[in-house]
Amino acid sequence: MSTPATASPPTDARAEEHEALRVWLRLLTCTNLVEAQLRTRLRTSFESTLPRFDLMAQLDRHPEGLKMSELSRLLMVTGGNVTGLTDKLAEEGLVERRDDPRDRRSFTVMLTPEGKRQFGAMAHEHEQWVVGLFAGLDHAEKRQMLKLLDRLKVHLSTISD
Amino acid sequence: MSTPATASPPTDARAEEHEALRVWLRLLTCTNLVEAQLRTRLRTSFESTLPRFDLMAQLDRHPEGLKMSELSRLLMVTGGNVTGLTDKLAEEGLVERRDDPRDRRSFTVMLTPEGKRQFGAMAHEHEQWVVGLFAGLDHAEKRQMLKLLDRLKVHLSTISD
DNA sequence: TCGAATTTATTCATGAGTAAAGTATTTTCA
DNA sequence: TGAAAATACTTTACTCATGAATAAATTCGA
Repeated sequence: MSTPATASPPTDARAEEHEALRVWLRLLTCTNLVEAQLRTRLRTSFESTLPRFDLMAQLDRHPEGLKMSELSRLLMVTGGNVTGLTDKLAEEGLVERRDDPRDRRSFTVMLTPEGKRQFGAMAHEHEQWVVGLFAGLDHAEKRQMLKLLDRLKVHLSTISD
Repeated sequence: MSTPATASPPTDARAEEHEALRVWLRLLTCTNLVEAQLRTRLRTSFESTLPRFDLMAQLDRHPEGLKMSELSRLLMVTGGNVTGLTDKLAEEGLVERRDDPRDRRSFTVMLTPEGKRQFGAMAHEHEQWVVGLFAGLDHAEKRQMLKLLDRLKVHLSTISD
């Protein structure tokens, strides 16, 4: 009610704060809803999970294979995590650890033929799911959203160092 | 380059798919970056975590207390998860389980005075952090983002049932 | 070339999430 | 009334993530 006598901010700082918070909560809600859908569908359709899908996606994109450290960096998760995921995928015969002749500390991980086949099927479905989940936005809106998210991402990158 | 001779879709379906996927990946990246920042700051500044903060935020918003099932619904996590979080917060004297005289199966969970005090301090800082993290968008852009996310959320709700 | 520092991957402890099964208490209704 | 269904929460077993500690191989500098 009482406008402070101090001249400084042109906009109501409290309202601004509230707005940032509202955007953040919506962002979080939408992400969680989409993720939940993808997780559920991946599980019911393929008996798989998002982390496994993401790991296989990276291997699919790099047919020459990747080192554990590279997977860790690309997936933005810790090495221990990659070890566990890779162990299970290897048990199931979907990926393969192949010795690196140049460096006995490391090896390259790659999809097996069966892994390739299975990932191909999942990726195709996955893309259709995402299209459906974002069908609430038309072409222009998706472009707008992309632009705004890009700006946000750039700003966030300046913060994270 | 080559426009298909088929008359039907006004836009290239393959490009559309790619666009939905791009929006989704940006959305995910931004959410993860913001979450990582908030997690880190909550831990270093308050020795706490996001799930704990979220649970306490719901209790702060509902001073009359909430049932476990209500917390589960509001936080969009399973009951077992809420049990674990509540157990720890109760051990630390930040929340309290109070018997419901009307239904001995359930009880209401509420913040203790110490919990209120501690949450108040965290919430204040948290809001400043969010404002800073979203400072890459100006007022109009935040409003635009909010509008787009609302549309998306509505669409997603029709899917989840 | 030897030893120190770095890199690569694994293991372990911990925290947070899920699904499914279990327990206890109410509610419903034939 | 009392057996079946529904509800509220916990427990258990599992997945996935982190960070710290470890082990092994490589690299680099003196």
